[in-house]
Amino acid sequence: MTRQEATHTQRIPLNKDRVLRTAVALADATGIDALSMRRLAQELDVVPMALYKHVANKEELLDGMADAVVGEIDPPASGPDWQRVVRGRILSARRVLLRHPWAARVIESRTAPTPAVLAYLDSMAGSFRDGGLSADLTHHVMHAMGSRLLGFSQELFDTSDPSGPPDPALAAHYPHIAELAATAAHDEGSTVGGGCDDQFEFEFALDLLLDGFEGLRRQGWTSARAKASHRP
Amino acid sequence: MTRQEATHTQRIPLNKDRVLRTAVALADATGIDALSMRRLAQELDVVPMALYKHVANKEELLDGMADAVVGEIDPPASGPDWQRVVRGRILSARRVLLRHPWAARVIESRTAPTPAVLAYLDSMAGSFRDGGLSADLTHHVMHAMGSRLLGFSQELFDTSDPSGPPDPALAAHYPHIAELAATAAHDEGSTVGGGCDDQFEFEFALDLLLDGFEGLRRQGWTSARAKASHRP
DNA sequence: ACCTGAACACCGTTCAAGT
DNA sequence: ACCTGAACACCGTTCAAGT
Repeated sequence: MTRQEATHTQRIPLNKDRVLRTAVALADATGIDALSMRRLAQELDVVPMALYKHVANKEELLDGMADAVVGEIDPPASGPDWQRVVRGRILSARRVLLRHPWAARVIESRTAPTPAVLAYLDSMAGSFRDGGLSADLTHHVMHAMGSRLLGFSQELFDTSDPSGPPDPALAAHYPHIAELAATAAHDEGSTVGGGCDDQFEFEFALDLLLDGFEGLRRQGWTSARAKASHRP
Repeated sequence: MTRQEATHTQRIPLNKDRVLRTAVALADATGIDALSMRRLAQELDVVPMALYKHVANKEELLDGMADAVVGEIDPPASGPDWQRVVRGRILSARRVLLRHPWAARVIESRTAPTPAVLAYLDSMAGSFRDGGLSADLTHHVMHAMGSRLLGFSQELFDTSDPSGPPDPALAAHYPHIAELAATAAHDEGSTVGGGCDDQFEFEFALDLLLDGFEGLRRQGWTSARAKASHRP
């Protein structure tokens, strides 16, 4: 009996939710580049054109996948400490996006923010406002959380698998990177095979920014004042 | 006379550099999605297979394009104030990536960092080291500059063209975003048509992080100490 | 030895013919 | 009215036939 026949016997009616869930699972398993309408249809034991009853086109499929993933992020906890609330939410988002490595790129490729992304950002802004940050400061803070300062933001140096010994030619050409790699190698605190402790690095950046935000809040920061005294 | 004939009369021999420069120009003009090997060959008045003499495949073409763009970033200035040096370099990188809106996505999609990206990161790390940051602190700082805290990093709310009045339904569903949008609209400091002052937002995040780094440097920060006293 | 047309194995999507 | 096979206009890349 072929696989096709086997699945046919237990055929579930197609709906948008099942299309999206299967697409997410397929992208998790095979990567986003291998996700095609035809391949997805095959996975659902359906003729390719059947998908177009539930999504207008592939862009709408990707919109739906982005929303499905963002919907997995925990809602914000409540509590008096806004830094703690925001911190927990951000770390939840990080866990979700580590589960779906293709998702960040898909979300960033949407031309307009999707509803779940808007909801996520909205409640994030709400957490800052509840913490006593002014609307103005919250605005800047939200931008700061979304910016990529180097211009691109590949989570740098994918040293998770430093296959083989460090390349001596690389060390000669890029001495500072070699030095940083050396500090990472010494520092085998919590990771298994050497390389960087990505979780630590993430929290380092997060806490630095959150502390910076809190400092500004305490000063009663307003953008007019900051702009006036801005560096030339 | 067809365009093809016209170009044929002044045919320049194909080489890798010309392939890459044309590919960058084509991506600038038509977007990265419209860049295909076939379309690029047509632009160069060449049969598609001719490209494969100069790049092994499309991935290598994208590698070369990424490197060409990163190579446009100004070298670091020298000077006693490391914050000023780093700030200037980052703003140069920002200008470059604004000129090539497709480039950030292409750089992030490379599976291994390309030589120009490594050189850029290496000299950036060098600027921190020259400024007196320890190798260990420099390591964390480099990660912080490359991290995307929200999980994704679409430069948020593309409010550059808020076509039409704010959507009242949106305001009802996403009250905090609506509030932020309102503060942006009032604050027409330097942008023309309303919306966010993206340059200000970028520098806000940059300066906040740089000030945070400097604070840690002054404290003689070491990761061992920070890890020991880390929040639970 | 070099170059290149045709071909292959894919895409996303349209459309007309089938039920 | 709904469903779907064939077709269209693309891809990146292989390969064999041409010079």
